[in-house]
Amino acid sequence: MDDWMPVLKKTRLFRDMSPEQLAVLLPCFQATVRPFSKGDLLCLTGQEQTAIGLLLAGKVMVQKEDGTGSRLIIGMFGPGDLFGEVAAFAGTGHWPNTVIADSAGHVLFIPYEKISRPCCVACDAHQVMMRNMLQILADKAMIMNQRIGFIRRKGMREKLAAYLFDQYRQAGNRTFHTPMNREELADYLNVSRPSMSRELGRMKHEGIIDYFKSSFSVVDPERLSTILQQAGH
Amino acid sequence: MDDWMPVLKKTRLFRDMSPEQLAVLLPCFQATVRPFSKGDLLCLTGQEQTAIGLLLAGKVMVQKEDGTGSRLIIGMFGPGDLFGEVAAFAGTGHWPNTVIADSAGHVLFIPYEKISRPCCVACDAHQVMMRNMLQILADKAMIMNQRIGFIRRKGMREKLAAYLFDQYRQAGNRTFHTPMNREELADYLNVSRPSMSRELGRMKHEGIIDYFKSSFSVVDPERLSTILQQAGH
DNA sequence: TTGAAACTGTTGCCCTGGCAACGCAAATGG
DNA sequence: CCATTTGCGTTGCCAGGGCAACAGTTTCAA
Repeated sequence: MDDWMPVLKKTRLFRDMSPEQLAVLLPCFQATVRPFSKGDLLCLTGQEQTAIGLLLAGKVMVQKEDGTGSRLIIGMFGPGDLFGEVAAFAGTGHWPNTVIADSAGHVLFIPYEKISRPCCVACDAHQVMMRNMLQILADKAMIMNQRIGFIRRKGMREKLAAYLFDQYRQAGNRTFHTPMNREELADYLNVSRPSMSRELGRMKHEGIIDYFKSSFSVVDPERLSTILQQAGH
Repeated sequence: MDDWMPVLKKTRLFRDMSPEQLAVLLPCFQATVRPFSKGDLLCLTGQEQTAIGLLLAGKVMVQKEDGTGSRLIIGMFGPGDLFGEVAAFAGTGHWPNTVIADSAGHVLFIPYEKISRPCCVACDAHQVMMRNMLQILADKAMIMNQRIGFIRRKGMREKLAAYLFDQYRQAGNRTFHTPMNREELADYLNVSRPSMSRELGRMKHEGIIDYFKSSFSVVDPERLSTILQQAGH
């Protein structure tokens, strides 16, 4: 467990916490480290949930499925990220989404019971953690809110523009790089891959964007944002 | 302010709090009560946000707009509900959604600065409140998650089935009643009103559901859930 | 090296659902 | 009590995008 201290110290959940505080807090959780390899299912929609996951190393993909086999990708998480905490604190006893490993790695499962109740020994540290958790939850809700902003867009072009502009803003650079391949990006935007490819091609041809594989570049930010503002018609 | 004590006591934010605790906590907030009448804008997307809203009386509608004039209805809130707390705790300094009054009422605006920092006098009460806030935020995120589940559905029929089945389950009764009219329901599901009407008509004709105005009734729950499970094709 | 599998681009067909436009009934208000 | 507005249903038209199917490329393993 001590091996992971460098990672844990940088985690949002343990921000503003001294190494000493962390050292007394951690054993309290009785958390377990689980290694995983690519393709492993870390949790499955609907299954009973008793712990929340803290990703120590590797990448995972959070997705939502319906009976039909089609999926919606919620997001990709990396080291330090938390998953399952929303459902845990909302009190539904089961995982809301499926988490699947996108690479090998390690995840720390912290029993919800241990993390939710005021800790026995280090109550001040627990206090800080709860404050951090508050912000994490708020952020998650905001991300969901933005997500809705993407999915709800009517036209393919608008969805793409919304996504690309967001990435562009976030990267602070005209050229950026998506962690998803085409199929995944399509599932992220809730569209079909061929239709997305078609529109991407059009936008490239019109000189609005350029791309090669998973490297994208916004050629004409002006026009991109125009699409978003005067969407319809 | 004392007039509102009965409402405040029942609020989720102040749950598990004694009237005495509430009495010392409230003055700390320096909150202001604002009356409103139907159609008033309580806050507007993008505007600066310094407070969170606690609805004391009346109904409001939370919605998201884009440039094109089309809107997406996030939800309808009633007495005791909180709005704006997600953005506040996420630290974006502006309102993420627009809140518009659906009837006359009163709202309590609590400055975010006052509510986020540990209170000067009644720290134990503040503790309890933060715990409540944690749960409220988690619930909001869960609701967003469900919302995504609706919007993402591809077919009109599936969207309607998802919504109706959810309402049916929530009401625990085959007959229930929506707080929205057709136009609003369409904006809630992110579809056009005529298309929705068309599909509603079909489903009524097929004997799956029945409705009159805003009163709906699930005739054949079996078939309704079938639509959801074996969606595609 | 070579085969297989994964990833991406491309094209055509067809259906769903958006949109505009209209008719009707109920509600609202002066 | 009548006029205006609001809410709901209906219809026809048309384009956007889902789907299937195929082709070219890269990756990977045997």
